[in-house]
Amino acid sequence: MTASPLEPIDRAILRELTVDGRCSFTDLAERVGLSVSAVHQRVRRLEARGVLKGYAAVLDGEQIGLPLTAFISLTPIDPAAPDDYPQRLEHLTQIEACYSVAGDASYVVKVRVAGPTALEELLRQIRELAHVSTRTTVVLSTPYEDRPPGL
Amino acid sequence: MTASPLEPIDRAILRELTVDGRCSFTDLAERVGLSVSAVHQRVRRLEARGVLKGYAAVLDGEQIGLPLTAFISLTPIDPAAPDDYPQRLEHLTQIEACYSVAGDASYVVKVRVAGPTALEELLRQIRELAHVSTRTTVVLSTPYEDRPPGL
DNA sequence: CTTGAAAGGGATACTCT
DNA sequence: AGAGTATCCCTTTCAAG
Repeated sequence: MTASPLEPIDRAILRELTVDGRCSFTDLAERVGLSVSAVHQRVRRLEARGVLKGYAAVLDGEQIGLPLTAFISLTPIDPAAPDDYPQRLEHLTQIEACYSVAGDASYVVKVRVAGPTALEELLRQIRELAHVSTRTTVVLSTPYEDRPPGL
Repeated sequence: MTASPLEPIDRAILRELTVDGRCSFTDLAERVGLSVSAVHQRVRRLEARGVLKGYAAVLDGEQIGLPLTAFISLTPIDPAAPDDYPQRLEHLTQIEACYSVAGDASYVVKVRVAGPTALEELLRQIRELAHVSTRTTVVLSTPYEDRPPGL
């Protein structure tokens, strides 16, 4: 299901937009060496194809009052239970991402909370909502994150 | 070091920009119920304070030819070695994020590669560059990711 | 913080190559 | 496809309330 490989110019466009998502079409055109219209066309096509899924502001977790990040591995208590954990947990806004994984656990979720107390409460909610046991890895610091994929 | 708590309007602005990072100031002003100038001022202030660290395009990993995502836990082989793993691995573009963690491992990195062969080669590089043993958790699917923090 | 205005630049559509 | 052009809208700054 991996779609047609990307052209070099499209890759250049995506690289620029990953670094600066608010870059103007004029600047973008200059950086990739195309006219404004051509870049405009290509960006719209990339958006339509779903390669470019959107644009997001990058926030500083510490400065928005959510300084504690953690990864929580979820292991089902009842192996026969239906596999609907993502939906069961979706409404918990502290959960930033949910991954289905191969390994000891079934899922790994990335969470962001205000502190240890909030983490404890969140763990209680997750266990109750999803009937899972949890293993939590607390993040001490983040040397880097959200780097542009190797385009 | 958690800075002054955010005002409701600032939180609203950040919420909108997390969902649509290319939203125009005109639209933003409408959505948060402020004048364009006022929104402009607030966004610049949030950027200056470092709350708003930037804007990034959100790409579809599968469609850019990097369908395999994994988390790799790094455990030092020599406990006395200097703690400079992030720098040693920084140039590996397959590494999207690096977290210093509390737990069995010292670091967890999130990687994105073209397939199993590329993952094997990357693991070899990581072990050699950082003198660590690795434990890899392959991501099978991603129900959701990059959700707006609970603002 | 709001309004209003004004200059400059960007976005978008259209046409031509 | 890419380039050029014209129009309209947005961004950005300013002054004043």
